[in-house]
Amino acid sequence: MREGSDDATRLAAAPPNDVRPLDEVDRALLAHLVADARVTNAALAEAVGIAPSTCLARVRSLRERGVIRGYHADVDPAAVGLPLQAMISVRLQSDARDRLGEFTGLVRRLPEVRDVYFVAGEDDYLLHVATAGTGALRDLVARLNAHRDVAGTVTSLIFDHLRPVPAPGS
Amino acid sequence: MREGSDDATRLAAAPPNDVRPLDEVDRALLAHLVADARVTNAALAEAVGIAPSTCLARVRSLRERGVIRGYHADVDPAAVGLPLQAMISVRLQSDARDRLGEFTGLVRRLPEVRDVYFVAGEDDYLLHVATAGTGALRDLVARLNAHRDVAGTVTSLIFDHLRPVPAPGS
DNA sequence: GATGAAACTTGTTATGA
DNA sequence: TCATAACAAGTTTCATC
Repeated sequence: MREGSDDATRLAAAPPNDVRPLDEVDRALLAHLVADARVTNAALAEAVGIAPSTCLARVRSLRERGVIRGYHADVDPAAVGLPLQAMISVRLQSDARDRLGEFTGLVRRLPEVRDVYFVAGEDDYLLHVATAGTGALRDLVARLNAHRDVAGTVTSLIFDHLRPVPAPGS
Repeated sequence: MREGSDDATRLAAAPPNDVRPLDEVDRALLAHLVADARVTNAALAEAVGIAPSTCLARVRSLRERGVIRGYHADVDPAAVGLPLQAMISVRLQSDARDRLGEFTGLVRRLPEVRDVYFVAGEDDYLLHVATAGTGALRDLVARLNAHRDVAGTVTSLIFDHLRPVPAPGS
């Protein structure tokens, strides 16, 4: 429950998140796992210069502490029938502030939505979406605009999306 | 070389990308691998109801056809000392059109940049960045603005970033 | 914490159906 | 595509430093 469900939760600070500083080995492990989440434990251990058993314990610790949030395959949207990507800026009604969680929950459940950025400034959300085509995109934008909390949207087509994955060296 | 390096490359259509339609099993495999890139082949095979050997061949084919572009660990930026995220809109000079590749190559090499969206409309790029703090963000924006091809930038702070990972069922 | 080696589990390939 | 089997390779535990 990110948004909190009672006053105590809403007003409490973010969880401590165990911010023990990471050492060089941890950073090397992360770099390798970001570049290739399926490296074997043995290969990873050798790459960073520690024993496999140590490597296993380190990676498990990173996962448990929340430093590593998960491992995901990166799928080409076009290959699964969603070739048209867009960034949709959403501005909410000024009286919708106490229903932010509701709208957030809604958009994150839309299958077209790949990223939800909750931003400061004139707009409240940036939604990175992937759709089947202009018709599907138009429908999606219409649905968003029809929501009672939405004051307006601006849609920009995305020609290309790059996610630079730093080489394990850095 | 995404940007092309000679006229023939620049004018050629995008690569065919082998758009054979995916069947139900392929989609199920993708859903599971997006949710958890480290599932074992045996578990994956059982989850989608095929033999492990078939599963291995299917997944390898998806990878080779470019449907699966890679497997990446998702690391919490705050945990690695980059707690301040922002979206930077970049508008290029109108005469910079024939140097798009150059600027793209530059920004994708900046360590702060996590996503590069090349968009249509008034702006040319949206850069999703993660920085150590306000000082680092200010420096980054200043460096971008100092580039000869940059006409202007607009920076919005990101309070939160969600990547909805659909459940393997969908 | 880190290690090396043993015990165990899993991935992988090949085969024939 | 599957099932089986055999081998190679990886993972995990544990006693020890």
